[in-house]
Amino acid sequence: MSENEGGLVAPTNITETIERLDAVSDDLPKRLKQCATFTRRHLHLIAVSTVSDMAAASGVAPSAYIRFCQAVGFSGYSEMQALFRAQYTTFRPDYEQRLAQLGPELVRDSGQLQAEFAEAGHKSLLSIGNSVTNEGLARVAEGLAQGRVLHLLGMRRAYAVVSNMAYLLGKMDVPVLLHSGVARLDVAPLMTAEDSMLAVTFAPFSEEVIAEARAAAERGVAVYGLSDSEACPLFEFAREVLLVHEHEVAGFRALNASITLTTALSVLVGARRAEH
Amino acid sequence: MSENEGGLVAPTNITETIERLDAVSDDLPKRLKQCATFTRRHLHLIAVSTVSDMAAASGVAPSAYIRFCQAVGFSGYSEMQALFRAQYTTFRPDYEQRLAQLGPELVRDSGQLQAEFAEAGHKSLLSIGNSVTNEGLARVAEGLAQGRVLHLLGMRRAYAVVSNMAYLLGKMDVPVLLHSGVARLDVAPLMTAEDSMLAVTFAPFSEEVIAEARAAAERGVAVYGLSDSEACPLFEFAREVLLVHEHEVAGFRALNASITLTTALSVLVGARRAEH
DNA sequence: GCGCCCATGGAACATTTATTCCATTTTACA
DNA sequence: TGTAAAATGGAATAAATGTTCCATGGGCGC
Repeated sequence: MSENEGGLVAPTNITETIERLDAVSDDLPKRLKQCATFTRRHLHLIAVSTVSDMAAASGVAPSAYIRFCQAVGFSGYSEMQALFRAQYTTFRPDYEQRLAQLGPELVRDSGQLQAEFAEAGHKSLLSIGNSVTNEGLARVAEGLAQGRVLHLLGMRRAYAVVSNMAYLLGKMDVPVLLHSGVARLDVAPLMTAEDSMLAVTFAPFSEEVIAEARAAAERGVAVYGLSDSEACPLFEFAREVLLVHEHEVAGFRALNASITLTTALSVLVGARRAEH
Repeated sequence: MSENEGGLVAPTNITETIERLDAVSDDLPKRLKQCATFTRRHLHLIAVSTVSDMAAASGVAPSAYIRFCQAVGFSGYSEMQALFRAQYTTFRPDYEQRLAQLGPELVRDSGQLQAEFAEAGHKSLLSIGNSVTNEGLARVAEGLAQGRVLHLLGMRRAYAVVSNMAYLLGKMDVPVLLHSGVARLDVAPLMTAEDSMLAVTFAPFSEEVIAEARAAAERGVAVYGLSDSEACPLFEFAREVLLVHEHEVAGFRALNASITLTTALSVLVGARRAEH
């Protein structure tokens, strides 16, 4: 255990492992260098793979991979894997502890807060399937893709959602106009009956977004909506409104469902534009 | 293999697993419910833990944990673990191959695409727990909260992330400055050594963001980072860089992990500012 | 309060995974 | 081109991990 390969001592953390990898890989025989190259680029696989997996992926025999681990300073594969698994498990927040402090102490324990938001995220993602139908999503994508220019409208919490869409659609060469409202421009003249619009607003609904979307609808723009409540005024005039539900943590909501749904929507619109 | 516990069939992906978990956990005996509760909140541990680990963490005997796996529909622990390990290894299929399968049929079926993004979202959320440590997150929150003004920097794909943070922090009365780059202003004069900054950039890294963050660091601003790659230049000068991994669908990534982590981070910063 | 059924934990068993050993091949150098 | 040393792959062995079985105990209905 203490002696392997010239008294080399085992790395004690990931950083050291990477450094060691870089240090030794140059003067390693062919097969072991293959291991080093692959491993360096796929460090994250170690924690979840068997030696055979890593060996096969590196294109060498399992025994060779173990020799590689030893050349790096470990006693074998198990020791190296333990190091990579430790980072996942050492900060395992105790379970009873979590339940005890459901309250405002939540914000003291950063790991726990993070875990709560991840949990809320999972729930939000699950809820998309319950509130958005296949056909509804397809109709919205089709309708938005028909427009000459696609107008994106959203403020406050919804702004991140539409700006993300603007980025994605722009990358796919879809003509988009992100209504930022920055300079309070009157954008009405920019919209024609050939255009389409996606308006995003969450409760409590933004007056400006509703007003601008309504004005657009009155000009003949094909207006679609995204919201988190059936009470949303967009239902009054939009051709279709998609609903999502974001679960909250301590009164705050992340945007998992909205971002995920609109990312999928963007890809669908981009694909349809490409076809036409 | 085909028959276990009332003809239950094994979940085939993470989404299904979560749903099944929620569905069955109510009418599970005491010990198995412990497993369900713990597992539901620590899904990311499955890939890197043994049955004994999970059993111990849940407070039950290994055999009980296996019965739990079977109650959920798997043949045993191994099958369940394989599902969670697959998420790390399925995207091994080479790069070129992935580009080829830009799935024309994927984009036709809107429901399918939506489901794919939801599944990728679940995986991304799980990976936060694996790449961000409790302490790292706490240090970044503390560092950012110390600043007189909090500067937020991010473009392209990262812009939605920082604009969401700007909204959340603003709501909590934290003085933030969102560097939009809109007017190509020279923002350097606005930054002092009492300030803090969060720079967000994903591969391939934005030159402007790196340059501006570096300039800020040189002026003495406490610069922290968020990225998706260990090769990120922010590591060269930032005090600490958080890493997330967003799983992709047909070459596109939603922002689940980034949005969730930064939402938690915003709440932490807000809470710390309120204390001071 | 009695007996039955189900849940539980530990021990035995089976399987998978890691490691070592050795025969064979390759490489380096004279 | 011959020889020694190093590297390699596969087979044998050791260790660990997963799964099943069964005796025990506790809860619930009768």
